[in-house]
Amino acid sequence: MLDLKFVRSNPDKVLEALQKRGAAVGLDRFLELEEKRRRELVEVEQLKSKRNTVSEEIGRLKKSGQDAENLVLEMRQVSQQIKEMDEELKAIEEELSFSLLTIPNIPDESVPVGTTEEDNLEIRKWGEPKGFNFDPQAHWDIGENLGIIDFERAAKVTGARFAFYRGLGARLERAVINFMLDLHTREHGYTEIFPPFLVNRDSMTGTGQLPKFEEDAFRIESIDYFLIPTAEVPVTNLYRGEILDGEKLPIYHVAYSACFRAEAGAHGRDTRGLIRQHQFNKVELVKFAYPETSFDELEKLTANAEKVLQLLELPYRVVCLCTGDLGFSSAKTYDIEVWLPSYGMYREISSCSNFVDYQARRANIRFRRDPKSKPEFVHTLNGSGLAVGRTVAAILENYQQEDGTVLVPKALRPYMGVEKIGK
RNA sequence: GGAGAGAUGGCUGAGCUGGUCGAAAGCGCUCGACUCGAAAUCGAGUGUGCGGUGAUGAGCUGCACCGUGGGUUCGAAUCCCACUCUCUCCGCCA
Repeated sequence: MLDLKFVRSNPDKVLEALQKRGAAVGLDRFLELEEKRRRELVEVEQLKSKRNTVSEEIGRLKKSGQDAENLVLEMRQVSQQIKEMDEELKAIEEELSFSLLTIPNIPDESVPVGTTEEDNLEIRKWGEPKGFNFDPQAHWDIGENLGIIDFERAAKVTGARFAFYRGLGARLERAVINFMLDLHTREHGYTEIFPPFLVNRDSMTGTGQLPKFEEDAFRIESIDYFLIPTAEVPVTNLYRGEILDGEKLPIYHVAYSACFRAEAGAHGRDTRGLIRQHQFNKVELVKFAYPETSFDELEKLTANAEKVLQLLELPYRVVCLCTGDLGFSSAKTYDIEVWLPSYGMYREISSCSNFVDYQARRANIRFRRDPKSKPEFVHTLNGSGLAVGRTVAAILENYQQEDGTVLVPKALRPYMGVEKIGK
């Protein structure tokens, strides 16, 4: 969330940011409430101050055996009044914090202004989509023909948007996960985390999935836990409510997790294949950084994710999301899009974002530069490194052969033990 | 699942027959003295949040915070209730 004091003293900047995002929200109600809160706070605190001094006086009088009945009666009234005002204040603060939690982050100045993904800015391209001298198949056909992915039985066992992997398909999924984890831990300096796949409401609020996007998540009704939509949630919340030692920054974590998304509002989109599943695997990169270097860290994080595609020799491009396409909590996001022959286009395979202090303020994650200095909010970043299902889809499609088999990318052969996936 | 114990500041740990307790003491940390330097020793300091004032600084000042949320009371770290978590024992299970 944004800083309350910042919103109060810079409503024009906040409104401008909201407008750039295409979020038609006003701030009038918010500012009015904010002022009312301070007014009432001053009043009730004066009463509390009075109660404190008089209560002390009562204590003294009673100790010396004097009568204090008048004061007790008076304070009984005051306490009643305080109670009423506290209740009113609580209601105001609840509404205030709810609206603060529903204001998105302010886009960084370097983010292109735009309304839809059409306005995203292509930053660079890597590799050349190779042509086929035969009709390339979509990955779901390849997977089903080779008997390594089974959507039909998954629909029977669970429902739509689930998959069984089988044999070399299952091994490929596992190989991709291990390859990514090894790369990021050994070459890029990330510490591996294996997180819980269920988190509580506070964690989902800390990273910004709640309160606004509850319908996108799977919730466990009996206990009010949520299936994580990304490892970003447990890993960023790892340090929720903590004050980190400044010397430990920046912290780099990489985590494999399954991810669960309700995909509400995505009916009819990507109904076939691995692109949009209710459950998918992902290797996630998470950073906790000094404010002054967080945008450099974003460049490095994006490069770390790109490295996976380079080693897998899959063509991709990097786009900078425009203000209208930017995620709710993000100040700046690069999407990495991999070439998918069946779509004849680049599809998102990673999203790398700098949230600056937005998540840190929600989750109250701070650091101290020196033992003496005041705590400051860290900057949090994350990015897929990469989405595993989409990577498998890209491998199947880009490495397919005319005879229906699929070559294994060189980087994965040590993990697969075979050079080719055939019948 | 049954029985019991506990949750206090960066840490350890007093307080818990309600009232000078934001909280003893020790450790740690910061600054200073001593030292060529260090250790030891000595001295001083050392929480966070939200308000007011002030320049969105320093300072001064008010309120809140002793797991979380309620309650009793003029007054609660201290009493009562609920919840969460931790530990011990028993049972059960991988």
